[in-house]
Amino acid sequence: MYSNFENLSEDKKRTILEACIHEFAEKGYENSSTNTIVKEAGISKGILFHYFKNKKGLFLYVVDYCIRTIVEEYNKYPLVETGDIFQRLSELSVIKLKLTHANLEMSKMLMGAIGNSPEDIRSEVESRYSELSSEYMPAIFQKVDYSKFRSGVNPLKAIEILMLFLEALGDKYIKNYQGKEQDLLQNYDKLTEEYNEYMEILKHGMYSS
Amino acid sequence: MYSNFENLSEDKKRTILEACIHEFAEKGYENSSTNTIVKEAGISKGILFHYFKNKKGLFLYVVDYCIRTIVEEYNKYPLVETGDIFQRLSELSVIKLKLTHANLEMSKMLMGAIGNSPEDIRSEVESRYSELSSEYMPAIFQKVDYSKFRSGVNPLKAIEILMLFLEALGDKYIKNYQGKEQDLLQNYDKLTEEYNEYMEILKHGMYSS
Amino acid sequence: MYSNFENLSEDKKRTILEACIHEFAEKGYENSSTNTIVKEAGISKGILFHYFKNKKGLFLYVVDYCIRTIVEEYNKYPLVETGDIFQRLSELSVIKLKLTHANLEMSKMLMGAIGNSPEDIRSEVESRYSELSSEYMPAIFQKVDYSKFRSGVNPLKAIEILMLFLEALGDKYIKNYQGKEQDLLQNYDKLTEEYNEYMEILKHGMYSS
Amino acid sequence: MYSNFENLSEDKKRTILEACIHEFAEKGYENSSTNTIVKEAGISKGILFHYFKNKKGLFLYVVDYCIRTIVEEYNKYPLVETGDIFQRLSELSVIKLKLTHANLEMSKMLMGAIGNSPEDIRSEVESRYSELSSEYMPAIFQKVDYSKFRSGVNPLKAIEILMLFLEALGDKYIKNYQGKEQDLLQNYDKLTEEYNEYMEILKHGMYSS
DNA sequence: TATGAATGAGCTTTCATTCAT
DNA sequence: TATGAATGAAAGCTCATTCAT
Repeated sequence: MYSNFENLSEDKKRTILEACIHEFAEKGYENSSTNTIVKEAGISKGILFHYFKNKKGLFLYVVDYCIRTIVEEYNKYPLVETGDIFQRLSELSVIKLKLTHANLEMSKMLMGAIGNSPEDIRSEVESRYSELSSEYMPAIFQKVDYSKFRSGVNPLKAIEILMLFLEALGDKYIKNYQGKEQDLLQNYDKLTEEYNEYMEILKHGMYSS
Repeated sequence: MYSNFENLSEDKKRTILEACIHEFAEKGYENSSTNTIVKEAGISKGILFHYFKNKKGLFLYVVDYCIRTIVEEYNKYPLVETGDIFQRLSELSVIKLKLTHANLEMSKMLMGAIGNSPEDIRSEVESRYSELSSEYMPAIFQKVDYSKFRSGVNPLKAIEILMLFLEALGDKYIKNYQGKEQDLLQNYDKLTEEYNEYMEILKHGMYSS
Repeated sequence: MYSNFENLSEDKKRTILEACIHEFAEKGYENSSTNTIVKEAGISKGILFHYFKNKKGLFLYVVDYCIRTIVEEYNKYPLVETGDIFQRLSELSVIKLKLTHANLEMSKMLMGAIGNSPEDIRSEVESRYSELSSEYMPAIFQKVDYSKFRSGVNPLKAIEILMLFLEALGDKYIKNYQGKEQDLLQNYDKLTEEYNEYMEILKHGMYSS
Repeated sequence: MYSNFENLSEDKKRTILEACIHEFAEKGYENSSTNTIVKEAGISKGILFHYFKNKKGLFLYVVDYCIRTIVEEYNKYPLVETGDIFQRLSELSVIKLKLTHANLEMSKMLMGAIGNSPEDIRSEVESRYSELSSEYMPAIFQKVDYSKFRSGVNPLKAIEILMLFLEALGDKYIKNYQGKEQDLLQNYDKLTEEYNEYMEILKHGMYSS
């Protein structure tokens, strides 16, 4: 496929990928300029198209690379085995937040790739997303102990509240710490504490006491 | 500032604004073409730049217009006077959903304006958002009856959970009903019911019984 | 259609058309450069595409223009009314030769347009050719006096020989005088004489004496 | 000159030449891509330029090769010894037609090489044409029996008519049968008959009866 | 006030040719 | 001898913006 590119030295590959991620993250697919990329990567116009055939091919390759990289990092954090879905999802949220900040441009690029691209690109990106993420995604929902929920609470509704809230909370933190990533990386303990506080409130309403 | 434009007849203003909103909503800032806009609006290129100086000025003016219009419509829905913040926020969410669907292109444009524009545009849009929305935003949080919360629950944390969840839920509905707006408009009762179900679960964990 | 272009001053139109004809005649459709054309015509890149939408549109416009121009000149030479098809075709050949040399680049361009263009261009050119030429083409074959042919000669075969020969002869003269057009223009009498000599030979074989 | 190439095995040479002829015949000089050629020939870009120095050198080599090949095949058809120039030229025309169809891509390439190339290429091709063809051309005009021509007919003029007509007729058949080469190959008898019919008409006008 | 012709930098992509290996 | 990665000029076309009218 893209063996021309993949046979390059790690150094060169990294330089090029970083230039691409930077540009695509900053400007989105359409407004990114292959001119800018080759200038930043210090390569010639011709060779970029020799590696990737065209802009679309380049973009999708970089998307794949980012997904793969981030999923690999996910898998380095094994989730605690517990029936408590609150704890598992809360942990996962913190991990996601951590990874997002450790790979800020990749995350930005991936978000833009879905929210911000012409139709034919978006659909390809989405299929790649589901393919890879379904392959790698850890089994969050296995062995949930539904007996913990108090009667009168639909566990599915409860879990949906939980997930939507956690996602929204994560987005809020990402926005708040934009440009101040160092602050966030130094405050994970405080962060985990905050998450726990929210979890306690929600658990109280959903679990039987 | 833009008095040249504002002195036009309402009809002409509307025609031009609609052309802009349509194009910007569809294509985002960068990929929108002033050419397309003038063609759709039936005016000349020269006069567009006479009114708005440049593309950026035009875009920000249209953003302002959309924010103002939607906020005005918000204010047509007086919230029930009650100490129950759950009810107030839930109502507000449903209204927001309704308005989003009643002003679909404006909403789409505003989302794109934030998620989809070059850096210098985005920051200007964000400052306008907070400026205008703080000016118009109704006083949701006045007269909250904090005594309803059970001891051990920080009301501010609780309200934050509530707001984040409601925003996320709203976004989810918007995505789900994309292209099927009619379905949503015919199901507001079912929608309200669903919101209430979620509210019951959350209230149970936060209020004292 | 191309009213933007057509409303220009005659001077400017001529300058642009000449630049196009020169480039297209010299290099054919594919290898002609719009860059070269605008440089030679002294106009900007943008305005060329404003006039003609794209390279194909430009090319077909110029083809039309050349066909129209040459056909108009044809019509200035009324053919002698006679039943002698030999005389009529011979005259027409000399006229054609004259026009070809008076409009050398146009002729070259038109030949290239048919023999030398990508498929989709060629077919459009061909349909234009037949459209226009059928509209303007003088009625060569009306009132041919078939009784002049001697028995044993199929008049249709005879006319075919005549036409193929005349066309080939014309092509030969065009090639021979390439670059020495002045010489040819000064020798039309000698030329007509030569044609007559050939005609005498052919007539002798085909007409009854 | 091109001894590097010529020392290759016959197999390899053929593979490379066929790839070139195919590409050049299909697309003409300028639009042919050396990339496509090396891919089809299964060789590297470097070696192609090592063999032929540059695209022009390659093209002219292939032109030479095609001319040489076709001329060699010509020489396999010994012309009937006769004083009748009509019969000799007519036979030659049919042979030419046959060879054109038996070596379709070579013929197509050679036509394009003359009608379809940038100026500096065309002139080189033309000089090669005359060089080689004069070297190989069989002695058509030896031993013409000029006494057969009736008085009043300049034999040179007559022969010129004949040759131009035959060439034009051949071209017409080639065009007519483009894409339907099989049809033509199965109809050589009918073809020869048609040629004879034309010859009879012309002879009648030129020979003394 | 209003027009739209005109500009030229910018876009993605292809190409013949070179050269380190 | 043979490879194919690398180059950068050139292609057709679009764009926001200006300015003479």
